[in-house]
Amino acid sequence: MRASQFFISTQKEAPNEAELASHRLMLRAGLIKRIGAGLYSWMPLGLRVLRRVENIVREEMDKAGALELLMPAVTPAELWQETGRWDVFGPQMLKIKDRHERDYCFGPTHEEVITDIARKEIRSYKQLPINFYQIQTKFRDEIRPRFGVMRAREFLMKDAYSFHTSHACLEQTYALMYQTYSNIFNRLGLEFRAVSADTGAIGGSGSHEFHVLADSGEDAIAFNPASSYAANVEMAEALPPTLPRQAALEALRDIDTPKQTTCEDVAALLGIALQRTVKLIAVMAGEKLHVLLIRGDHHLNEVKTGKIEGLADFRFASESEIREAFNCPPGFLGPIGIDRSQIRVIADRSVAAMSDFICGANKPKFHLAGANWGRDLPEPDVVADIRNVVAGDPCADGKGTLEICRGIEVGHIFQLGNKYSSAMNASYLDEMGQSQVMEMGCYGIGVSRIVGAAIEQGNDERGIIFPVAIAPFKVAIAAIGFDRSEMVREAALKLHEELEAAGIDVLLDDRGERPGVMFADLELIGIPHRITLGDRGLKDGMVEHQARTESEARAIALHEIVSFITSA
RNA sequence: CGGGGUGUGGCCUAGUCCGGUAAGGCGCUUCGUUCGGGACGAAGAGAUCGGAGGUUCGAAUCCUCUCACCCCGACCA
Repeated sequence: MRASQFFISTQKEAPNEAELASHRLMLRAGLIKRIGAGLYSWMPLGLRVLRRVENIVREEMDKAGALELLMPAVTPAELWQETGRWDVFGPQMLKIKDRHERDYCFGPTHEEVITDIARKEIRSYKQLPINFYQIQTKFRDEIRPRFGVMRAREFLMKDAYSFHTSHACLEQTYALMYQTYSNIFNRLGLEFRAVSADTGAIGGSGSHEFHVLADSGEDAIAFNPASSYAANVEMAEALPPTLPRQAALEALRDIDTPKQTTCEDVAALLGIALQRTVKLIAVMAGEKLHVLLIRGDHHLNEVKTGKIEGLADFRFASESEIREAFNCPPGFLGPIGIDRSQIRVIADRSVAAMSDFICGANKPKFHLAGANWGRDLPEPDVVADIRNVVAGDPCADGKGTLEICRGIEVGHIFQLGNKYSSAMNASYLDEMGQSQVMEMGCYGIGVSRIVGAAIEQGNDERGIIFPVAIAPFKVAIAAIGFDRSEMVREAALKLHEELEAAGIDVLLDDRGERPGVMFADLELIGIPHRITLGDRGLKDGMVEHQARTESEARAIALHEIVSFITSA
């Protein structure tokens, strides 16, 4: 490809709208153009990257025996009403009416559509298992689209759905997809991690997320460097403390905390570790107020909390509800002296093992120190794991301690079971001629998000550093003086031809720009290899090779450069 | 949805408080000089200042309404 016949629109300054590195770089490099909130055009250069990702995903899915199909982006309401998701999905679903006032939505996902296909097409166990996938544009009306293509409203997704006669068979395909996903992200050249995940709103049992590791990631991942354990922090278990509760040493006493309404403030006032404080979180569930206790330095885990009996639909208590129950404003609440016949106390495992702790006194401007279970208040009604793990916690697999890193979720695989197949009556006849409901799995990859994630993982002050597998071009030829040097022009055109003949994606910068402009552009758009041709080197038969990942260029003989690149 | 902010040639911004008829840089076009790290000079093109209404002799600037976009929050005492 010759740059003069391509479309490159780089900018020195990024538009103000972008904050995140990948977003700014995608705009500056001219990969995408924003057309509305969470809506982007993929420019020719960006589309090349998107297509590379898409093709790798497609090849690996095909290799795993999945069958590509394409479902409509716009789908009728009736299907969604069958499973109840027309209402459950809420405002995230973009609903559309046609000219006959019939309801449709722009598909945010396609479980219903594929299940409809399966129930109509699959009648016999002999047709199972089967795994269908598509690479299709989705629309989710996010509350707040941000980070460019990473959280766009319209995005490209690969979604696969498998159908089975048994759970064991589903598990086999699930394992195959797990392996396929690992292969895909390895081929993409990304540093990633598969983590155990909560199934969330989609339902089902087993689930793993695939995260590209990046500090700017929206998700926190707990992993064990000493083992293969990795889990979304929402899932990672916080083990009970190994040491038993110490005996009480201190007397219970009031402390003046005129302005200290948080654990941090109280700990700072007393000059003690935050770990010795306990915070109280009041929640409402089943018309009653419940009290959650976690250590001052910990964070509540809402997913875990929701799994406690009676708290499935909990919400945080309002200030007026708190004042009514405690006769005390928020900021000074504690578990001592509350009516335990009315209020259930749920303590995190770490809190249950504490002694001589600090907590609110249930009267304004006071906290209590030297609090002890059994002596100053009854033991907790429930002891459970309700906090997020933190770095340094022992790993649930018993092999060392956890670390926390951040990731960008780019893939998610689920064992759905029969949630959709039974709701939509997707059944088949088994060997005995009996009707059976299919087991389902589903497997998603955020294709467009991967482009952003890859840039988030690979960039420097000069611009994007693409992995070779998804770079828009593998090699760029910077021909210095293309417009005025016969020698450069001839060598550049010949090299361009040879590289193309060798099957290498090459961009010949024949714009005749000054070298600084060419270099800056080629670095910004992240092309892995640059070959610089100029009169200066050519008169000695030499060219210059510059890898995007390295700081120094090296001189290479012109006649060796093609084999150098093909073996790179 | 709550809070904050911004809309001025393709991009980044000044001008807004204190009203006087749109400015600078980048980019673009043409010519010349230059040519291995975002060149220099000259000459140009390009904006009814997000939109609507109002105040005024006069509005980018003041008032009202509206639209769009961005940021923060919607996680905790």
